Amino acid sequence: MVRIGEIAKRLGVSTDTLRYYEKQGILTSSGRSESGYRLYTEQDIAQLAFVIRAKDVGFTLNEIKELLAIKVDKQSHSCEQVKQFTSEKISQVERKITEMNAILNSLKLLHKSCCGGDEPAIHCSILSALEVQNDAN
Amino acid sequence: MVRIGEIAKRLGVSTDTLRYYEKQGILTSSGRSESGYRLYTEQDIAQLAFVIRAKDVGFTLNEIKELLAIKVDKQSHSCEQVKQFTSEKISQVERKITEMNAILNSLKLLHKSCCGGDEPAIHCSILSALEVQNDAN
DNA sequence: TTTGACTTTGGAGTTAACTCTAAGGTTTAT
DNA sequence: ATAAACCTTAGAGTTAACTCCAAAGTCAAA
Repeated sequence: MVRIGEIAKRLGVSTDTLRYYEKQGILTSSGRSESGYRLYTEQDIAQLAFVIRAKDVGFTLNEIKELLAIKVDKQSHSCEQVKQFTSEKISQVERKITEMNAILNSLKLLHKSCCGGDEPAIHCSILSALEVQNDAN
Repeated sequence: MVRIGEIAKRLGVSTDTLRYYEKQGILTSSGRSESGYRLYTEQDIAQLAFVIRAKDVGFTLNEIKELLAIKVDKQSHSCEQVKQFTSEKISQVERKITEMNAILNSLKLLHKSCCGGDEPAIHCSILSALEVQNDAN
């Protein structure tokens, strides 16, 4: 059980951010010390790592909250609902990866064809790199 | 040359957003009509498509501006600088793709092992799916 | 035992990226 | 020729996700 400053430092976020995440229901500390200090477990740290990773790749906190909320408690979610929801998220992530790769290709093309090649530096902008890509279709 | 409403509709953004992008130097219309209406070319549309894609995968408008600004005009940027900058962006995108794939794996594991399999629904949350992944390391 | 580094809360302030409003000019369809 | 659907600007308002602040309690080291 570590205190808020420790987990913040380990994962490179501010203590303010952690308290904010608690308010938003994204990450609640596992307990409190006698004096009221928040105490976090390794589990909490794993969860925070997931949150940060998901945020990095463009999920909003609300989407992350939905991901974290996936649980099958008979009352609220059926297995079918969970399957359905994760399927949707999987396609969404796959779509993002495709888009990422498109951007990566543009950048690589730019990096390769711009400056220093045999041909003159015609393709020295993302835009002309994009044009070349379009031409290739 | 199409007007602002047309390009907005085609790419699914609002006209307000387009005017905002112009203010921010992200996308300026290629010209104006007699009466002062913004007029956009197919080029502009391609550029907007790039902007939207980059935004979707988590680039900020400022980062996108930097990407769009890559140009080798002798005064301002040397070829070396451009190469350097694009290299950095390439690693950044590659890192993001790696993180995306990690998230994708969590989701797939969750989808596969949760509910409906032979084993009971133990892994019915992202968090337990993450734990399994960690165990696998 | 007191200094300094940590923590608490509530609430205000900030930034990016829109989004909306008002007051007006332009174009197109009837 | 006039209504409906478009466009203009300037500027105010909104939302998400922090970030900062004040006033106070806690804890470890010198």
